[in-house]
Amino acid sequence: MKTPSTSPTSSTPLRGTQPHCQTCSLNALCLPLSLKDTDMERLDDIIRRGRPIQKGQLLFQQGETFQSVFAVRTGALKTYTLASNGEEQITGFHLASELIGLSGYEADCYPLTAKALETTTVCEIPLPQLDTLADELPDLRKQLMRTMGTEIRHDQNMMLLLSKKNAEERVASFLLDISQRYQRRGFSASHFRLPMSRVDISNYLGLAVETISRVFTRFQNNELIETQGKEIILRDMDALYEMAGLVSSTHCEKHDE
Amino acid sequence: MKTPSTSPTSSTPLRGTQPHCQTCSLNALCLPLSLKDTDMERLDDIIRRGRPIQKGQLLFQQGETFQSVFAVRTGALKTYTLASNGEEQITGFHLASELIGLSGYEADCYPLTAKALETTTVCEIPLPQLDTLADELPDLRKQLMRTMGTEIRHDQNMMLLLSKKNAEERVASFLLDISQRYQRRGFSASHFRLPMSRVDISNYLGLAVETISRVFTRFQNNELIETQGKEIILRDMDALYEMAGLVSSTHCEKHDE
DNA sequence: CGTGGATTTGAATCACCTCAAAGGTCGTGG
DNA sequence: CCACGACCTTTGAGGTGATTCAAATCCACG
Repeated sequence: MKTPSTSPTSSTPLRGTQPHCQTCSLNALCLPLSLKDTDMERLDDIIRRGRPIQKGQLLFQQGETFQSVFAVRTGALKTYTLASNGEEQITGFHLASELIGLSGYEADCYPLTAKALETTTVCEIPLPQLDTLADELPDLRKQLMRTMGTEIRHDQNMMLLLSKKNAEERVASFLLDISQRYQRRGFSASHFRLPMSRVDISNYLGLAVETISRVFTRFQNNELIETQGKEIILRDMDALYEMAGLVSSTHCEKHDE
Repeated sequence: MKTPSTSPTSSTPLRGTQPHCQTCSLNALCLPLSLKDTDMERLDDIIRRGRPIQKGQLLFQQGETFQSVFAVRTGALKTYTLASNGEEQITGFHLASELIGLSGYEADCYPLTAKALETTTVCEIPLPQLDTLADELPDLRKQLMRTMGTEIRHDQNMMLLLSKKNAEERVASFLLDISQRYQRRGFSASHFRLPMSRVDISNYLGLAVETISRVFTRFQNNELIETQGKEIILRDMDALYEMAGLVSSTHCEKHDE
């Protein structure tokens, strides 16, 4: 019983059954979003469901031939790029319903590595079939491009974070980002389990592990959060939003000034 | 005569004529890439060519309704996002033939602002028509997705740069990136004119202006580069590649180890 | 030729990093 | 069930690369 019942990862839709997009509880968040039933069936036909991959295992590796994109069904992964000196930079964490691998679209091989943070199941979508289907189903094509657009905006927000924010602002932004993503999935926005280690967080945020730890402690002393290992409770989300520099949504608001 | 003949920006294809994709010298780099002649004509039909925008003018602004994507015909622009505290983070510089605005695809308004770094002409592609055409021309759809994939990989490289590289490595990476992009366009890889100010470079690289200036002088003292205002000559590209941590191409190589 | 902005240079400061070590946690096997 | 070891997390002390502040110099442009 390592994960308490509050943990989002403990809820695994479709475990043990042969899953289909039509019956998947994530289809309103995932690629089938906005697809008609008949279209969803065609997408469903090309999707391959593999056995779970264990914590620490790779889904694909930087440099391998680009063959498929993946949707996370349960669990969580991190994706990272390798610098030539061997250092890794985590570019994203991926929770259930999120799509991985589209960034390799143009290239013939994956530009990054995907590693499971815990036991994870994914839906594999082979590129050739997806490509064909994208030409035949306008809704799917739009959804793919929307996904890529979202990824670009995420990465550009990270550039701003890495370039302009201090340690506390980075951690606050990170916690709220995770919070929002869990909320979208119907979980608590304030009480959840971080699937990644402190080291992963520090790498992602461009800080030293020790700094993450110190900021967490400081946030606890100021009663902004409570932590117990990977479990975390956001106690003062307003203050965190303030600190993160996110009044509500950072982009796409009418500017009036 | 502010720009010498070596300057890439001094060569303006199609100036003064009513331009078309079919005759544009950039069509092998731009969106029409890999389009059949008949398809290119259909794309050409929906493209609007406006009057030049002057240095400092905005092409579009964060928060405005998302209506069009743009291809740079001549000149250069920067795109940047605004943090809630008003600070701007430059997310990219855009030279001739490059596409701007696709990152807004999902959203209903532009997630960033585009400002001209010099007098610039663009081709405007209204979204509704582009969207329709993308459903009808598989090659165009693929090209759009390739462009977005390239953008994602660029941004993820920037994340690595901002998170892991020191000032010298950042500047070296930046100079080589610009160099490669000019080279693709048929200009010198070692002798070119930087269209952006030092302030813009510093913002983009997540450093203070003073740091950029100091690194430039250090590079000059070590005979890696020569600078004369915005003109720059790369004297020792091997050393710069070494320093940037780019042996050749950073991603997408077979890893053997 | 003068003005305002951009660039360069210098000196002092600081936020975060590195190094070092103590505590915790988790999985494993006796 | 408990002990062990490996790894992760936390805390402390000291160092540093880049920043900030200040000022001189250069440059484009009217």
